[in-house]
Amino acid sequence: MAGVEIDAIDRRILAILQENGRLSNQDIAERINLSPSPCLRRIRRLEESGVIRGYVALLDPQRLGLALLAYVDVRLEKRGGPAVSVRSDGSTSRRPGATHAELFRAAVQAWPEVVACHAMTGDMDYMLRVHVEDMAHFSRFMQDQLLHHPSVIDVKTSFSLDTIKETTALPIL
Amino acid sequence: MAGVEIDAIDRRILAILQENGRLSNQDIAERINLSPSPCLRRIRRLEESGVIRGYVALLDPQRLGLALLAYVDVRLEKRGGPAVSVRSDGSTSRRPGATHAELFRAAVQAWPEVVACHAMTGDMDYMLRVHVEDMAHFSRFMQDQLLHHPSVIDVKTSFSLDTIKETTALPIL
DNA sequence: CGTGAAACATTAGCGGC
DNA sequence: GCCGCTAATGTTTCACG
Repeated sequence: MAGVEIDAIDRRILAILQENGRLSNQDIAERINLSPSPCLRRIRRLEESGVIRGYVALLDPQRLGLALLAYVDVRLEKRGGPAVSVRSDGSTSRRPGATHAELFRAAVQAWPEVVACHAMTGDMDYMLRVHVEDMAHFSRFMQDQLLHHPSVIDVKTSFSLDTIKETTALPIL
Repeated sequence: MAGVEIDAIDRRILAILQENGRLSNQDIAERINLSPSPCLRRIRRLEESGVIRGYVALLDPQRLGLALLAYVDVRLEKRGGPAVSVRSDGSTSRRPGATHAELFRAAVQAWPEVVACHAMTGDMDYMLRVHVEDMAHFSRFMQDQLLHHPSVIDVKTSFSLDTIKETTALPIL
């Protein structure tokens, strides 16, 4: 699972594919001076081993009306579970296996505006990357979703004024 | 340049392509109940208008030895230019058109560890997303590159403990 | 928008280093 | 083991109805 050997040729293939994921196997083979068959075998191996997680089209948020990009730091309640079950005798108990962190993570998966979420070091627990149309949309997201979530106790938002660099290409060479 | 009409069919094509950028035109046409030719024409229009910025392979940082992901907030010097030219008569002057911001942005483009950089609202000026192998690599990047840059006057780093969500797919439906 | 045919790409099998 | 050839299959692409 972890130990997949990646040699210099593999790295060159990866460097090419993470810049242009639609190049034909023939083109790639030509650029690395290899014939198509071993090149394809290497690509398939990299795909199956999970080094290549997938192929995607990158879209332009501006042209799709997503003019606002926000990074939101979130702090969660840590003690106890948010939803308590009430037993038939009237006593309450924490649902086992439903911590604040777990519920928050599940919510994050379900919010399409949130395109990334990391647990972070520092005084805030999570950082969210949020794509929305405009401030009205952002405001709705905050009121109805994020601040409405029972586990969230504090948030701190910064907006992107300008994107200086934005690449999915990892530094692998 | 901005006003490209995108109808419901275009959006469905985009939704498919931003999940799997290697689907054949035939497959996409089938999924949206269209024949291959008009489907391909729409895709080409979306590519040429810049709605589709490109196609890439996404790689797994862990399996490539990039175990550490950091977000670094940066504050820049704002008054004056960093490099002063000395005239032949011995007087000094700012190089015109070489502000701190411009030099910093150029440096960011040249650092492969920095995969994203935004100008941000708030008390810090820029936020960087940095992929490195380990803490030793990060330390070298900070000492030799970021803190060494003449325009940088303050930095604040947070590390990713866990990635809860990470998608390039924008919320377009 | 759909059809069809030419050009091109992918992929499996097999032999050689 | 890894490479490269060939041949069959599938895909893209364009002119035209």
